[in-house]
Amino acid sequence: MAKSSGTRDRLIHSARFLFWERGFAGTSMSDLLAHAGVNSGSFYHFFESKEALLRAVLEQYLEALRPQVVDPAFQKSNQPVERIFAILAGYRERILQTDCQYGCPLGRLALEIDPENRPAHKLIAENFQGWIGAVRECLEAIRARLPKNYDLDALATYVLAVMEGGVMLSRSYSSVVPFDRAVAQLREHFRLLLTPPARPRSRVHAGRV
Amino acid sequence: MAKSSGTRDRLIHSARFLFWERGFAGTSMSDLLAHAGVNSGSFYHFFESKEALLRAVLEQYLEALRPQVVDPAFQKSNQPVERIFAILAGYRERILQTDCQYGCPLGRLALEIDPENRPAHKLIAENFQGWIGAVRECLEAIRARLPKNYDLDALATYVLAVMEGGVMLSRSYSSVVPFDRAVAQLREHFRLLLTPPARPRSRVHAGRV
DNA sequence: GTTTTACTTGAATGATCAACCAAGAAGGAG
DNA sequence: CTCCTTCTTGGTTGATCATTCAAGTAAAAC
Repeated sequence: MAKSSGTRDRLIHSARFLFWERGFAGTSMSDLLAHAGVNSGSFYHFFESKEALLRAVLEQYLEALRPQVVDPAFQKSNQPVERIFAILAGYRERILQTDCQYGCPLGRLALEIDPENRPAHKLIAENFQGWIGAVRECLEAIRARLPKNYDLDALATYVLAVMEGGVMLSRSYSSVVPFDRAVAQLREHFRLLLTPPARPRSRVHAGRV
Repeated sequence: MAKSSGTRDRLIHSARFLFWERGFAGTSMSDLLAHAGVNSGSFYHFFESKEALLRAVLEQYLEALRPQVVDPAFQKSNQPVERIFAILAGYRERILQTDCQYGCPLGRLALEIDPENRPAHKLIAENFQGWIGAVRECLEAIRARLPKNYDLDALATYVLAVMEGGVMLSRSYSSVVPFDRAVAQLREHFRLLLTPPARPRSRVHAGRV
């Protein structure tokens, strides 16, 4: 029903791109309508306001998180730690593809959108939570190599913070170096934190306490 | 000369606050003029445009970095590592003071300002570099406890990325928890990375390699 | 004491903004 | 065929945007 509207989909698709490139306030309705090839009247048939569109876009980001961000990364490796860093490598790709200018669309919106706009921030937080959840899955698979009762959510949140911070710095430095440095340090963190992988059949490196 | 203009100072002071609270595009000239109690004609006597004001504000942020961010934190402790975390504690304060809504003014501008605006991004990067430099100073003081030839700039950049990412997450979660988690993990990172402090006169814990 | 420079005043400008609306096209339901 | 719902068209609205300008004040410079 609401699904098969080509116009509505085109609007969301255009907004997804433009909000990422120029931000929410930086994207004017006329920019958006021109990009989507839609008249303003049609827009207001599907959305009650620009803010309603933002919510729809954030919902769409959430739907796209697994198929477009997590799954491709997970396909690159079966090893949990490598999967985490494959997600980060995906962001590195995007930094390079856009001349270090753009990064995570959520990070941008998280800082731009008025905190009074609770529905939008709730959706942004849900997106972040989805991301954290994916990383957490990887961490659960290596729980045995982590200190006992280690807070997996805290570590996954940390990974997200490092990624977002790295993306931000790379944007103003116009260089992928800060992102790479942040990721390299995160590698180091995992190296220090994890006991060596348990070899099947061997208990040689029993692990520190 | 250019210094003693009360009007100019008031404009920069207001802009510093408003850009932090509402962002650059989100701050209208009329907002700004009303907040500073200045007429538009006076504004354009001192600044050729809103963008020129942004540059002046970014220069002012840079001037304020040491006296307002770094020095107060350094006064809280003489221990290098504690000094780094005192800087982070300062950001935590600000998160709490603003109901988790606002954080680092630079982070916000870094993601908002059009990448084509090179002068602005150059100034933002200089601000970040100043911040990294302050952290680097602390790291130099504990160089002996770090692995040999460790890249201090990379580690300092990492600290900044963790801070910015933590601030961002706390904003959308409306909770200081993500920031605290990020900082706690960073603590863990330092704990794992550093050999125990050299006790004067004692070489007991010689340190791992 | 007159000229000059530095700054202020606030209305006006035209562009652009999000949003609205009356009119109509398209197509399925009855 | 007629009705009704769904969607499109594109011109229009009034608010707000950054910026400009001519006129004026005040104090330093000469």
